[in-house]
Amino acid sequence: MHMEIGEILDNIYPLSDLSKEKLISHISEVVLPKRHLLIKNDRIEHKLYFVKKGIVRAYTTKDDTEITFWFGKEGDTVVSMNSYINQQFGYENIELLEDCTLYALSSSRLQELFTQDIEVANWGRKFAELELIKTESQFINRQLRSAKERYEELLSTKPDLINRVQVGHIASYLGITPVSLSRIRAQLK
Amino acid sequence: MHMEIGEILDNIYPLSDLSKEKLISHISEVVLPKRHLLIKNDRIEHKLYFVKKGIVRAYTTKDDTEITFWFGKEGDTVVSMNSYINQQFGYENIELLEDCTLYALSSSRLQELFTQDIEVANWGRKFAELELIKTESQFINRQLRSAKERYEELLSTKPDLINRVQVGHIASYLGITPVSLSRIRAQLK
DNA sequence: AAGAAAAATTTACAAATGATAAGAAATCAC
DNA sequence: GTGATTTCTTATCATTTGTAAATTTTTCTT
Repeated sequence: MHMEIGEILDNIYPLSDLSKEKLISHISEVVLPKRHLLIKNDRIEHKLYFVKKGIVRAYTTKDDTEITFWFGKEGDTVVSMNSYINQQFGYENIELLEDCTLYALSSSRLQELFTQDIEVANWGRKFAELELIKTESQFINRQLRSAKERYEELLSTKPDLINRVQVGHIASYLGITPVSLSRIRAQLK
Repeated sequence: MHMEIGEILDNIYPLSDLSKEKLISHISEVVLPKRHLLIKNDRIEHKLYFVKKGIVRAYTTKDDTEITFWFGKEGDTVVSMNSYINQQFGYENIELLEDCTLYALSSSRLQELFTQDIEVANWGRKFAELELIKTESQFINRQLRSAKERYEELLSTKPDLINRVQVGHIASYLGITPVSLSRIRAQLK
């Protein structure tokens, strides 16, 4: 299972053929292996990526522990938000959890298009809006539910994620330790 | 202390006089009292607001407790994100914590301008991007730090907030109970 | 200014989660 | 396929945070 770039772009905000072509002409395909560190938090990232095939995670480090706060799979957009938005170092590292095929787009090319093409500008708006809604509901969900409830919800809404990603990453995504998640999983048996 | 609408708009994304005028021509000023419920989660909100003067909070309810997840003060934009982005019921209630003066803008007028004026489209993009960065770092901060650290950080970065808002709201914003926050405050004396 | 109402604090106890360590299971590398 | 490495689970104990109730403090109303 994989996703074509045209479909990925349209799912964010439907574009005319012309504007879509403008975007796609600046996009190239890259294949990278599992464990590759695509984005590092100590440098400015000059590209955006779209996942054609595979799954990735974004994490920050606190002391020696890694905290995963986002997963991206087929159809998702992979960006270092602080690089993309503020042209500053990001807080996130992004690691490939499977061999991946990605579409890559130069951030500065995209910025140019924002000022030239109103459809692309609205595509960029919609992209940020959709990410915002997702982040905000994830944040509220965190506040509203216990770790156990959050895990059960993840089980029912994203069962594929649980299968493709190792438990430790799921745990930190849920905001708990792997030990704690093991307890929860044992309870549910 | 209060903020003029032109400055608020420019702080998000600098606009030409022409585009700024297009926006401002659709904006009107409203004065509303403390405790007024500006936005309710059981209806679609058709306006955006900008805070000229005052402070507000967004909250959701879990069983009988209210969970505050956002504060907005002078210069901030007040929107029901799910209404604004998806034209659906929001998850948030927004309550005025002081007598407020707000600038109101029709959401549908803004949507029209997005398709007509590329500057406004980019203004809308930047607005969503800035909110996204804020929400994302708030989310990561939650995962990274203990309640005590989060309170200390709030004390040093937003001391005015602590003074203007009652402790119970601060507690739920930090993701803890008022009792827990009292303990932390007692420790810091 | 006085009384009422709401909010904040304190205390005692319960529940959830974290830390550490040891063993079992799964995965990786050759 | 086998041994080595990593990940997951289980158990124990410590810490943090929650819940409930009583008390103090602050704010609101008249």
